[in-house]
Amino acid sequence: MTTAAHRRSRMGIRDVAAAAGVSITTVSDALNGKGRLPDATRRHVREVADRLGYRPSAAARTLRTGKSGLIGLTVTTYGDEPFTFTEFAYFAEMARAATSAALARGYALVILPATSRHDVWSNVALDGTVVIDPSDHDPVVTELVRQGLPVVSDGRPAGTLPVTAWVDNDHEAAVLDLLDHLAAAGARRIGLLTGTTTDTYTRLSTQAYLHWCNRVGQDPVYEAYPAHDPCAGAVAADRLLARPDRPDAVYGLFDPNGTDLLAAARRYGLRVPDDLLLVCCSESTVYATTEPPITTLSLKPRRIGTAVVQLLIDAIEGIGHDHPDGITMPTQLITRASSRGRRHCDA
Amino acid sequence: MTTAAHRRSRMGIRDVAAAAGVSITTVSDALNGKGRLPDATRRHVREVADRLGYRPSAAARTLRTGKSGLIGLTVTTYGDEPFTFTEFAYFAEMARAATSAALARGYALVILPATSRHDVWSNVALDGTVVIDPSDHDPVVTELVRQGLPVVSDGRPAGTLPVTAWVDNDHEAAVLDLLDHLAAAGARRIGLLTGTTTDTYTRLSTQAYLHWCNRVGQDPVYEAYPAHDPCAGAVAADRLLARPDRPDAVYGLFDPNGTDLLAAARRYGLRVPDDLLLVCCSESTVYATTEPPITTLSLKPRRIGTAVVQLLIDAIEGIGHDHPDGITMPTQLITRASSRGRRHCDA
DNA sequence: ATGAAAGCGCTAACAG
DNA sequence: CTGTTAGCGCTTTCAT
Repeated sequence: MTTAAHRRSRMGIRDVAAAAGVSITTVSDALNGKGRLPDATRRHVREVADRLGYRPSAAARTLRTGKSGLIGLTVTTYGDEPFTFTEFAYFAEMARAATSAALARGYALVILPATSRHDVWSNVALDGTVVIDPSDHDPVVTELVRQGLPVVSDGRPAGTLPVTAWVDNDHEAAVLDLLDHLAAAGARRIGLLTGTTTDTYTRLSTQAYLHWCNRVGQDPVYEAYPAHDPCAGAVAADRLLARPDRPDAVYGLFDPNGTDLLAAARRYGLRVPDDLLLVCCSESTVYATTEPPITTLSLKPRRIGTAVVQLLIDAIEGIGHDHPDGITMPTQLITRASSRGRRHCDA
Repeated sequence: MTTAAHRRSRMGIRDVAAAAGVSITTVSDALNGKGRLPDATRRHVREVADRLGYRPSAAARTLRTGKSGLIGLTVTTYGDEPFTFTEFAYFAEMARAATSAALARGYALVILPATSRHDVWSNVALDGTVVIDPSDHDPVVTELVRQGLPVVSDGRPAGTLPVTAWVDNDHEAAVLDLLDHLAAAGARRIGLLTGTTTDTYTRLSTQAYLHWCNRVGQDPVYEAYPAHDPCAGAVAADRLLARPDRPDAVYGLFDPNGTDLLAAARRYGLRVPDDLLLVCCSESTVYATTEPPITTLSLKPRRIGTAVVQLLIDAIEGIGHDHPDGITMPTQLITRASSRGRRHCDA
């Protein structure tokens, strides 16, 4: 009666125990590498389990141990679709690094759009969650924290959002640095292509631009558009170059801005970099082969993804940290022809 | 003693039952919408559960019901990282659509690189799996099928891989159509930029090209390179245009080929489309704003992602199908300036 | 219309 | 060194 697995659905731990002539505890210990049994027993049990094609039930283990090995990856949504269009390359890189990092520590990632119906959220047993760019009073984060789950955000949490930790770039420093770079290349009036959204990235970057303008005594010249709409970006780029106070250098905050600005420049007969210096924030490699190649600011999403996951898993496993709660990662300016000053002439 | 939840970790179903003055069965039924209790009871229980902030345990439910609501999304890997570089845009779009579709039916996606350590695979309770471009005798697929899980692949399975169903484009038709398009635009000798890998997409596309050449009596002109290496693509593009039998039109099978070919054309002083017609297979929008804009073949990854998930969930839920086991989705040729013939002159 | 009780398959105390 | 036992928190018969 103990091994009633007559013709039951799947091979269970009891079947293995029976076949190996040991107790289920021994099977469990042998398979989980608990150090209390002699190698002979362990090998034997493992072999039997293998032969039987036994796979432990993840559900049962999760229920018993309270750990699922699952990490949520919450992505912002605009409209119905998960992920925003303009963040493709960034998101893909970040998610890829996060997936690797999680995997290396035995966890897997579950993609969960922030707007998910609530029942989907509670239908999956999560050990913790990575949140990308949470909004000010993000209900998802609040709920997760209430459940006692660790939450680490990619991007400083706005307001008083109670995340466990966060990872972000030093956006102010990056923008200031980049503007200095453009000025050094001969820019006299630098324009900005920015977003109408209020996320931290857009806000901090724009603020940094305004500070810089203020510091060097330049009038700000910028156009803002809804960043999730790719068409709006092309229009805004055009608008920026059509202004009477047309800038002689432009920084675009979003990935597609480079090609949009290049196209707009062509329409107005502006040569890059001779008449117009160009930089945009992007992770895309297309800018290495445009004509001319365009200087980009990389946010290094791989590092961010890795760091976020490490922080989260550390929190899950109760590993303490010296960092207070947020860490800042460097950005990288990849200088190409579009921002080389008039006196430079190398490719 | 029945409601021993003195100061226990989380609100359980028993706590709700106690607080509502009913049995746990009633709570379960009320929350899951079983139709056997009067509305009054149901409302009352729901309200109490809400007030207590009760969240059912996904792990327990999964153990009991055998369904986790989790679908694996297996991505091919080159090297250590999940996803291949050249497939970014395709993968991102496809994954996004798959995520939406799954969500709409109450499922979530788990990202699982095909090379995962085995223990990660068996640590997560999956109801089924989507596999992207499985290789010939993919061990992961074999194992999953052995476990009795439904597996649907994006891309025809090579060999005799026993997937439950598959979704794919009609690559042969797409390539033939595209080559006809180029010929109609005035191409006399069409070249191909292809891959050295043996996946179905590359194989079928290349075959179709060879067939077409054979049919129209053109000598094949192609260069193959390892598609996962972005640098190799640029080199191969250059090689193709450097040949003595230089083609006057080129089709590139991989996403970055368009910019690479454009750059190579510039190096050789070839004007596009006047001296060289260009088409590449890509989901990227950058080709709408390059100079000139480049014609692309879209594989419509959204549709594929959606279809794959629908098929999988249907299989999970035991919904029968008329389709035998594979379905073919159309592609779309997005015609732009790079492939407009000499006699056309609109933008 | 509701409740009691039996597990789902595993891990972790606790005995031997 | 190994086995017995008690649950993890639900859903689901079956009984009332």
